[in-house]
Amino acid sequence: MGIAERKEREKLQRRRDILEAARSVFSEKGFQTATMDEIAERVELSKPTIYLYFDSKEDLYTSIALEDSYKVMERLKETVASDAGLVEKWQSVWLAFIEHCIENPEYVYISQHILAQESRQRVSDHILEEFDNHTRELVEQVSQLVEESIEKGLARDDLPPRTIVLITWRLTIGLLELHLSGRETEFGVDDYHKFFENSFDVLINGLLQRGS
Amino acid sequence: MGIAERKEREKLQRRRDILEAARSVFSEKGFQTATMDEIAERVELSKPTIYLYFDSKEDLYTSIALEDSYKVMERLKETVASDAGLVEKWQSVWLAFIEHCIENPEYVYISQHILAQESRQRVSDHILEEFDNHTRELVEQVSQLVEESIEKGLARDDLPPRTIVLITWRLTIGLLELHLSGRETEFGVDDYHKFFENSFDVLINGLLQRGS
Amino acid sequence: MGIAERKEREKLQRRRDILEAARSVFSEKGFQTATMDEIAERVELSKPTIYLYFDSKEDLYTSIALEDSYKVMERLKETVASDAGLVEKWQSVWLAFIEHCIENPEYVYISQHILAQESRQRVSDHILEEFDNHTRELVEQVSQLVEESIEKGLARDDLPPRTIVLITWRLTIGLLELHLSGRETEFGVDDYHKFFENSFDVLINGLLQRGS
Amino acid sequence: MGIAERKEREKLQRRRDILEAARSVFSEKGFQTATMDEIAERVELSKPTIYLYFDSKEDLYTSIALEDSYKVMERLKETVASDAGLVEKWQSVWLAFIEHCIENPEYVYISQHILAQESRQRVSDHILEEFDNHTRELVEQVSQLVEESIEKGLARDDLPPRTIVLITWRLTIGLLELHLSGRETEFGVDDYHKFFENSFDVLINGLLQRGS
DNA sequence: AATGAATGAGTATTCATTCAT
DNA sequence: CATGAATGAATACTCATTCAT
Repeated sequence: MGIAERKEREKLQRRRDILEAARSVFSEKGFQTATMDEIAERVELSKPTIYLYFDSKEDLYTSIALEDSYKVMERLKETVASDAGLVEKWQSVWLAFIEHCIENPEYVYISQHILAQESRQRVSDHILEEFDNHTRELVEQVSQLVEESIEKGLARDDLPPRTIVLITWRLTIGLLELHLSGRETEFGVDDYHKFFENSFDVLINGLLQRGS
Repeated sequence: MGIAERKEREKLQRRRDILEAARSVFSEKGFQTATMDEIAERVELSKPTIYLYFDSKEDLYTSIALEDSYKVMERLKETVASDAGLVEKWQSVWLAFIEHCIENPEYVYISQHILAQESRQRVSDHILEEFDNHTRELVEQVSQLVEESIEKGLARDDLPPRTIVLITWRLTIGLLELHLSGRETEFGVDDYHKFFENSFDVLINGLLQRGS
Repeated sequence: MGIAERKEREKLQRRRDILEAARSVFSEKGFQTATMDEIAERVELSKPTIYLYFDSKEDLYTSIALEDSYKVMERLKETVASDAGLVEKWQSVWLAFIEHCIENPEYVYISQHILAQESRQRVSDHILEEFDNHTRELVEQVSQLVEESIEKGLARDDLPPRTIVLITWRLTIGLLELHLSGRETEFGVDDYHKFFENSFDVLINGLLQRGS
Repeated sequence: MGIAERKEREKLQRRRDILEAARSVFSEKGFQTATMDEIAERVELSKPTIYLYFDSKEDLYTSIALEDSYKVMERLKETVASDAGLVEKWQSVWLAFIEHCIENPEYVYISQHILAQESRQRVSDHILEEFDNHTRELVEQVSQLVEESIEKGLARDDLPPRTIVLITWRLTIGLLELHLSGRETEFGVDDYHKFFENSFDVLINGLLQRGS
């Protein structure tokens, strides 16, 4: 049993190693330009071995975002479980997401790639399903926070909670894409911390219950 | 004279035809999957002829967005020149942009592609420059509207005008990406008109001068 | 008539212009790498115009060597007609040929190209024939010099005169190829004048009638 | 062990097979006209497999001459090591070289191609270097023979040994180009054996120490 | 005579993926 | 489980050459 377990652990580790290498290569070159050869070289495994763990380049690519997705969920749950005030929670969630995305830009790129269905077709059904489900679950989680805020009279009650989440999500992604492109300064943004802060302020301001 | 003019017109038309065909192919297949062969077949011209008008696949791709960009600018200027109220102008600009993007989804995809510098490297300098300049010009145009709004005491004066424009721009793109993916319903959006409307409401609400 | 003549002159001049441009392009790039586009650009004529004067790229290429061939023949006849001594004539002919080839390296390259029949197949029959005839005529001319030398008891009479010419010709080309490659120094040749001189000396020494 | 060795042998054999096929195709069509497709078809391997063994068409082409080069060196060393007289060795070397070139005409064509740097630019550095080094080594080998001849008072001592080698080399190549073109008869050469023999005679005659 | 515009035909190279071992 | 070796399929781009004017 001990043996079987070790084998299992080694297998999982190997899988993680591959994902790690893939992440770095995709990150440097983008999906199309990256090659399985280079990924294999970086994990120091042969190409066929990679195919033992992932069915296709697309699956590998998507699995990276899936892994991130789980990490994001973890951070999210921690934050929600904390006993901070609602607005503080909101901000924490927002900041945690932004932070994660800046540290793992591939998550943004890959999610967008999948959203835009550019690669959807070639991804294995089970992976795609897992990714979609998980993304929806993330939205649900945040929705609960929103509902609570509405109940407490903090957030506007004239909007569906999910709409609020989606607006937040899409704004954040939009801002991140600009930031990650490294071309903000061309548009007059010198201090991106301030820029994100201002953006959050506008959002919250727009979502707050008038008169509260 | 008449002849030279006609030739000139025909040449421009041919260029437009190619762009049109390219637009439809890229739209169906995405940049990588689309082939010059298919584009050529669709315009009913030979491949080399396409290369007479565009230096590379990347240039052709980018030129599509550039063309859109000019159209967007036109609509923008018309709206700004009208004598509607400021908030109405804001809404018109926003709607015009959304409408254009929904009718020409490639504009969104290509702009994002270029923003993410995934293809930047291979696009001819002059085209890239033209595109970048024009994008910045669009931002400037809208900035003026914002500045006017601030002067009149409508919009918050605690934010740089450009920040306001960028937030608006990135939110809109973020929303459009979701909409164009055709997967809104999975996230609980039934009526996307209403969804966009709500989003605009939140945005404006967040940008309005408190107490006004 | 004056008009017709002028036209005729202009036509010939244009032909020469094209050959000149072609010579410089082929010289820089080699046959395959050179393009009709670049040649056209360099003569400042359109591509179809070039085809008005030459039937194909190969014809144009070959015509350059043909032009050289005539020039070589001229120099040869001048030398032979002079009243210098036989050995001096020999040396003059050899030097004139070498000089011409160094000044017009394409002549060497193209002749070799044609000899190796790498391009023969695609050259127009009449041009090929003209080139071949002329080359043979050159050999004949020099043969006469050799025959005279044999009669006078200067050169060995145990060899066919044509063999002597061919040996001379092939040695010279062989040496020129090395020189034109610019890689002599790698083989220890510092002073190519001396090198050519020595070569001539060996050749003459080998051809002289023993005991004379 | 046995297995690894067999694999290694098979790999080398495959490499040789490819070279063999390439040799025959290049020989029939010339460098430019030959296609990788045809070479692949002739070895009955897929095109990518060829690229597993050679980095480019140019490398493949050059490698053919390199292979010949080694064979030539072998024959050369055998001859030099024999205990024949000096003049006999000279003649053996000369004949062996000629024989090899007539049996493997590509060697002449490719060497000349490389010498003329027409393709140099695109050949991998390591292959080019190997080829150049080996060519120089060949020249050195023969130089030793010449030096010995000079010391023994056989050959002229008023010429640098390398000059003698170069003259011999270039004359031989020049003659071979004529012979391989198959157009000697047009220039009056009926018996090419006799022609080569005469050429050698002239050369030796020109190189011998006068009075010896 | 001259040309702007158009094209047919061609080709090296790449890469995800799969066997046989 | 791991891999060395092999490949099918694909694709942007070039260029000599030719019409219609």
